Amino acid sequence: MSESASRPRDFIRDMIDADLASGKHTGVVTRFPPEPNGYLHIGHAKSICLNFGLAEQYGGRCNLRFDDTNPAKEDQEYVDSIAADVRWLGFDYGPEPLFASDYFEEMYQIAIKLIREGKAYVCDLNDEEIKEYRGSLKEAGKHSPYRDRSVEDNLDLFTRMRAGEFANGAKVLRGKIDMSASNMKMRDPLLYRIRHDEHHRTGDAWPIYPMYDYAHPLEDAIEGITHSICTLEFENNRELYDWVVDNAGLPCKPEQTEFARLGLDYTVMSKRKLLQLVEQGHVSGWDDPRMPTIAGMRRRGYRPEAIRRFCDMIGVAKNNSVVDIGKLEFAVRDDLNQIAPRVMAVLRPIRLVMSNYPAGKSEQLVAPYFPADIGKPGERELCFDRELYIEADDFAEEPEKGFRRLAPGRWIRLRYGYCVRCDEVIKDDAGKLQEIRCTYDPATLAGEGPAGEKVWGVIHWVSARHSLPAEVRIYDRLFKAERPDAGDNFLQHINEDSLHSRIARVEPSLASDSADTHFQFERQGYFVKDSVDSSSTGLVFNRVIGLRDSWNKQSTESEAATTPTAKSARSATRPKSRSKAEIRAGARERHPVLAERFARYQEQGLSEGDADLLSGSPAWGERLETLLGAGLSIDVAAKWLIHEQPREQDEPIVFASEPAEFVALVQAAEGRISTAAARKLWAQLAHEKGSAESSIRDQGLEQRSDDASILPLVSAAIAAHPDKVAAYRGGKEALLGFFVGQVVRESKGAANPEAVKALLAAELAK
RNA sequence: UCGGGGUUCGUCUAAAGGCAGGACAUCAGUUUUUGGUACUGACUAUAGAGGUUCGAAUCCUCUACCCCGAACCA
Repeated sequence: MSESASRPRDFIRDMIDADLASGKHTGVVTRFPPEPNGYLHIGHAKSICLNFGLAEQYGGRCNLRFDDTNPAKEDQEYVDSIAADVRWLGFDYGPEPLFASDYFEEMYQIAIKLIREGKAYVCDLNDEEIKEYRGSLKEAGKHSPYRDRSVEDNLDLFTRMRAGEFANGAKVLRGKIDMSASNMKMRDPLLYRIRHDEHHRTGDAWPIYPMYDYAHPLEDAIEGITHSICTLEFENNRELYDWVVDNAGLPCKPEQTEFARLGLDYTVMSKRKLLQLVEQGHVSGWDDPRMPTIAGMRRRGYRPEAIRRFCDMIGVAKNNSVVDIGKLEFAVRDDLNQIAPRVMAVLRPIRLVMSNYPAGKSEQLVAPYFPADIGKPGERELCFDRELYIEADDFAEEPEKGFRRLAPGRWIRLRYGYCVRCDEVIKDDAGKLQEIRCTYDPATLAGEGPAGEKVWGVIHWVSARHSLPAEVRIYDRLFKAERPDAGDNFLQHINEDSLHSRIARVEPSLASDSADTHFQFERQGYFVKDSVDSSSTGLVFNRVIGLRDSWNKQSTESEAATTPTAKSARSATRPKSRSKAEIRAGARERHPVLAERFARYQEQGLSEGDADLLSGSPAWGERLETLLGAGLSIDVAAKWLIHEQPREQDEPIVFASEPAEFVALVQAAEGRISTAAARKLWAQLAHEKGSAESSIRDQGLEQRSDDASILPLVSAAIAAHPDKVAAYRGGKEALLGFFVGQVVRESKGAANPEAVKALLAAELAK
């Protein structure tokens, strides 16, 4: 709890801090509740890092709980893969994960309790009828004809549902809440449905299964969850969540908080779309290295450290956001840079022969695994002999400007080896480059270049005779469009060219290194052996991610045109709901008293806007009249009311203190006390009975504006921040506000900010 | 009878009513036997309009735009 400085801050952690500080909670218990109906993806990783991270940070606990309440979709395969992925990411959920299905009996008993209390009923409407009775976004629903069944009948029917007497869909259990609620979730929600399905854990023990909105809050309450964190699309469900928690009769009262799910550009994230990619064969499986799944990223070679770092970098908030994929790539490179031994591999080999190097000779050169700036130990031997392979891209017969590699007549250094000069190129009949002939300089191994010659660059190489062939798979992004799911068919944006496989030549040491070593192929990128296809007889490497490349960049730019974010048909046709102004106008139409006020307030000098607000509902006008009656002028009363009066649901709360106190306060604000203090005091007096005069006295609000009493504070503030003083004098005038704030705070609000400002400006100018 | 959320550099994200900060990206430069790394610098933002205030990203009003909600899915 004390390492907060290095921890990411966000609104959820702020909330938990407040809950702990207020004593609302003494500890933190969270949960990650996947439904076992698909593989985990990077979006889940954000949630996992949040929930488990919170538990770690606050010394609490995070449960991995499978929300397995729909037997038709769920499967043990998914349970296993999800549990493995969470472990792999590095989080501890204890010896075994938890299952919602373990609470089925308890949930059933709570349903019986709800029925006994008249809060739930069995409904015989079929699905179309239920939908019809539910009404629409703009119209209230109507009561089910079965809503008023007796408790006895409900109990009997529900017991028989549980006993398996009824067919799928014949009956449901519904909460009896409010068919006219503006939140559709509250219109007598379904609690249980009949499903004669084999469940992956409970088998055929249950013919009825609880719905998410009923089951989830109970699962949380049963497990003693304090903070139930989910994504934004569940905001509408929160009211029902609270209803279930309040009526369950369980001691624990968890609360739901929503945050924005992760969006990543150039990828899709929904389970449905991912499943489609797998089933239609656009990828080789859930663990295809191009997939945004945890399994895919693992196989691709991303490490859990990188994924967690990425999750820390993106933060947690409520904005709908789409993160730049480059941020993930940065996290992956940054992680691998620290740990990947450097080796050499030639991806597109071209033969280089050193004419002056003896034919039978071979040297063992020693090369370190890490560059000096990484500073890690380790080295291996390299075979250097007459014939080598170098990268085809590292040679140009006619080099363009800025090309710092091999070309006819130029010297370059072979990494960890000698410098060579290109003397001639050998081509076949078709004019295709076959071989590069060079001269090597035996004096250049230690570090010196050839005497008097410019060395154009350093390139990597392998021995032609001693190097090994290896398949190398280069991945590009799966989609060409920045927002593949913006339109109606994400598949049209698939990048058909997202996988390149070729046979490379690698240094022999790679054959014997362990299967999960991440390498950097120098000047190329990071690579790891493919966990499925690589073997000692056939090496297969995946490119995890390329190195940053400021030379080749322009040629690898992907499709520039971003698909315009097609407005969903839904939101385009969605009618506007009434604004607050329209609601107020409507109120005036219905109530002549309000209309009369609207006219009168304007006659008395209020602006139309202020008059509108104060005549928009009865309560506003009543507060205003009260203040007027106590002797305030209408413009002053309106100003304070509109800006300072505390509200609940947009309605002003009832004055707790006598109207005369507000008048006294307003008078004091003429100069005796600061505006800021007056504003706080107004809220205070509105909330609880009090006296303006004694509050001013007790809280020491009396304002001081004489130079003599504020000069010491001003001088102290100036002395305490020499750097800011310098910046201010250097032209950063916004700092004046900073100093005013310092002085005012130091005086506990008593120093008159205007006087402070003037004095400060004078002192700072000296 | 519609309701619930949201809008700060290109992107993500910070700022008890008082310094608009950080990261990624981009562009320069330094170092470099990786066109890597590291380091330095530059760049660019409070959706719009009014108001309250000594002072507004933050409070009030209006407007605009985006997301979610009418599954016996979660």
